Amino acid sequence: MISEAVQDYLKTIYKLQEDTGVVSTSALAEAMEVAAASVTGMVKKLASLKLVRHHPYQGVVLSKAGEKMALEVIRHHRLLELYLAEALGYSWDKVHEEAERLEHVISEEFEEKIFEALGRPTRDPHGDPIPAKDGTVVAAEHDRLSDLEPGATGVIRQVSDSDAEVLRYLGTRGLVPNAPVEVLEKAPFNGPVTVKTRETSHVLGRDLAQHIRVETRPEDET
Amino acid sequence: MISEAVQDYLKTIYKLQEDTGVVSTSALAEAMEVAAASVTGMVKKLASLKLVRHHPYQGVVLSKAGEKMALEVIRHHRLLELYLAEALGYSWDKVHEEAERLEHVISEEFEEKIFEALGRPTRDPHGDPIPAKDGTVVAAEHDRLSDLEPGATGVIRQVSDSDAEVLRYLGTRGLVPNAPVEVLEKAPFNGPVTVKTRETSHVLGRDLAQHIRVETRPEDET
DNA sequence: ATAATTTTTTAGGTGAGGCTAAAATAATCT
DNA sequence: AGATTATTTTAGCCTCACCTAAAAAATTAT
Ligand SMILES: [Mn+2]
Ligand SMILES: [Mn+2]
Ligand SMILES: [Mn+2]
Ligand SMILES: [Mn+2]
Repeated sequence: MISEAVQDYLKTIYKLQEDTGVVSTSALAEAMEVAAASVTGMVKKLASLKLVRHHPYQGVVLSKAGEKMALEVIRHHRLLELYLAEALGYSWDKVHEEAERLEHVISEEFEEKIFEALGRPTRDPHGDPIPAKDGTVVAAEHDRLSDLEPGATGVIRQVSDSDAEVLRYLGTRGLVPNAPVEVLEKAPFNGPVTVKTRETSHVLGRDLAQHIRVETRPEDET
Repeated sequence: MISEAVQDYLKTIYKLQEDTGVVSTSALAEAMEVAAASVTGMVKKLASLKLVRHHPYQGVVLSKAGEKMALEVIRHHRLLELYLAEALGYSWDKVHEEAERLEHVISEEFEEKIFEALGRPTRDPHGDPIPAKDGTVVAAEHDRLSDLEPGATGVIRQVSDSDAEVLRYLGTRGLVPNAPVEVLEKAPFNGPVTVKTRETSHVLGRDLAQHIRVETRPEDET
């Protein structure tokens, strides 16, 4: 069986790969909160298991098999997040931490049961796509709110789930997936972005606005 | 933090202690499916953590703190079993295995949420009592069906959850907690027990009948 | 009461997944 | 280009939870 450590490495490599293509030892070490030397050791193991390709000093890339396993874990994680929110009434800033532990221990039957109970969903509470069983993922990369210009309108599609504080803040302000937004102002020198949602308007620091992804030409709106 | 291994040892010691009082190294080794030497090692660790008292060559007994932790894990396990059965439609022969892994990773919040969702239950699907948060457990030891004499009537209260095969067999026959039973015959020389439930009667081997616990003077019946 | 047997502990090892410190390699600056 | 700095790998250790084989203690049989 594949250990939890291996699962976490694969998941993390997958996510880093989305941004940067090839993943460096130091990036992986930082994301895993582990010493760089430990990463080198694990990367060798992953390579010997044919889960990654490793070119020493150059970084690491998931193999087909590694990507499949990564997606499997991510599927568990996101289904769990949604289940915790929908079925157990978790607030959206707490689901991540709980899912982080559960994702490694649920059976395929459990996965299947919650998938059906949720009506075969495709998005987690933060708007991230839930990989399908066959390894398909909807790509759909949207613009960061921080990159939009005044006048732009659209619908929030994703909110980064990495920081619980941020989620709590945005949640109370209604800045959640499927909320419509309009950019009113964007102050220069990395200044705040002013956005209007249904009724109220909000002034968000540029860092915060980076966490929000907006679909500017909404095809459908919920 | 307390490791999963420690949690499993405490849980197992608790269960063995229910039958035998003090728990021997070999009994623990067999239950944990581990070499006796490994048990000695872990027992020393548990003793140093003040979770058990160990008199070398004499066996081991849970301390107050150890018992509290054991009950905590058992509470998780039984709440999970019930939740899997009630909320996710698991069959009662599969809940044990899944709960065995989940019990170690759920948070107190998760525990609380499923406890409330289930209506603050006191019994798991096999009829075993769910320890309360404060460490209270309903004792209620009932007679084994194999020990009853012909003519005895009562209500099934517990079915041993150790063997999935047994559970499947009993389940299809309606021999589940809260089913009324009457002992019709008991063949000598460890022969089978014939029991009548609502309509049908069943002939059960003595070994099988041992797995079923019956309350002979039912106070209330569901 | 001794001897034989069983149970438990000790001694020494293994593999996973971490760590720090030092060496090797790559990238950047002057 | 050569020196400096940053990144990555190697070397050597550690802890946890397991293992087998041997020694020690307790129990049971003669
Ligand atoms: Mn799965
Ligand atoms: Mn998420
Ligand atoms: Mn608990
Ligand atoms: Mn049970």
